[in-house]
Amino acid sequence: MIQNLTEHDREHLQEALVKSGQKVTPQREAVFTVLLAQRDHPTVDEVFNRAREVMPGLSLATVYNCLETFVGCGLVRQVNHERESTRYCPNLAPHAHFRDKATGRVHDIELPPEVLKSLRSILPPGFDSEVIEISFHGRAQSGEQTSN
Amino acid sequence: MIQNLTEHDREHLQEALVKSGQKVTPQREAVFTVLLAQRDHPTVDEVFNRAREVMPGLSLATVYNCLETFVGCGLVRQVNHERESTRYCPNLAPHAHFRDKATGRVHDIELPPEVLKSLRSILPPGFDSEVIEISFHGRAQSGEQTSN
DNA sequence: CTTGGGAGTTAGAATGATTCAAAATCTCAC
DNA sequence: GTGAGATTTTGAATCATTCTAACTCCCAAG
Ligand SMILES: [Mn+2]
Ligand SMILES: [Mn+2]
Ligand SMILES: [Zn+2]
Ligand SMILES: [Zn+2]
Repeated sequence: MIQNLTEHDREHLQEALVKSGQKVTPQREAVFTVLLAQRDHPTVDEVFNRAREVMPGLSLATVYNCLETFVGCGLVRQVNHERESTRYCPNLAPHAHFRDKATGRVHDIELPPEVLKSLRSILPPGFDSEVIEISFHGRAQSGEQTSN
Repeated sequence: MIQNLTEHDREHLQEALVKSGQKVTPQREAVFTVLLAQRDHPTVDEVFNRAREVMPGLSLATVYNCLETFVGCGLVRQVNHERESTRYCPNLAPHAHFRDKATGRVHDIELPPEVLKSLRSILPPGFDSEVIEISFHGRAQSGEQTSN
């Protein structure tokens, strides 16, 4: 179920790590592979369990470390909903998140530039935002899928 | 520093509680008063410390209970940013939150209906959202104040 | 080759916000 | 005034995350 990284993805990983002075390690490859394999916004524990299948000695602390590293070098985003466990998302395009009340699943929602712009426009002068997080909570007809 | 509730606010509290089959208690009044007195999105601990000044025997668990009750009957909103402590907001108008990176303070940002509409419009068919949360993170020129 | 240092990994302990459980107190309808 | 149910209180439990310290890897300098 867990494919290897494509050449492109491996380069993406290497470039981001090296650019921030860090090394490509087997653990980081495994964790990154898990994130790309199934883009369902897994929690740390889910990443841990999936990655362990392919690298049995991997530790939970390392998964935390890898994910923190990836966030730090811009390879993935953290996704939080209320106080639930943090989830991770490798989709770097601007997008919002929809959490399905029934299943708990998180879907990516594409965010068109003009909507993003209208959002930025509500900030009064003097407010300068680097990050905007948008999250929906509700019901999705089962079978609904976004394109990620 | 902690004013009593206005007649209007007291009625607002009573109405919301009674409507959902719950009672007005001194603890609930104290906690609600604290929330209205200073609309700075306090954490549970901040509410606890402020409310204790006026009701020394109040317990932390009760503050958690009161706030949960208020959220349940729609008197206040929870505000979460990443994994920080939950904050509470009695502003019931549709609004977004701006967290100032420098001070940690959270500001209300008015959300015009047309922007809200454009946001809802990005949901693909089949997605039905009950709650939308929007939060900005960045810098606010010191002294900037929103109108809440 | 050795060796030493830095980065990364690991197991396990610590943290801290929140929740839970059980006993005590209050309230209100009867 | 009584009793049932709601609320409050204290202290313990939970659990995601962070921290600590020991261990492993890797490489570059000697
Ligand atoms: Mn790429
Ligand atoms: Mn009102
Ligand atoms: Zn996403
Ligand atoms: Zn607010």
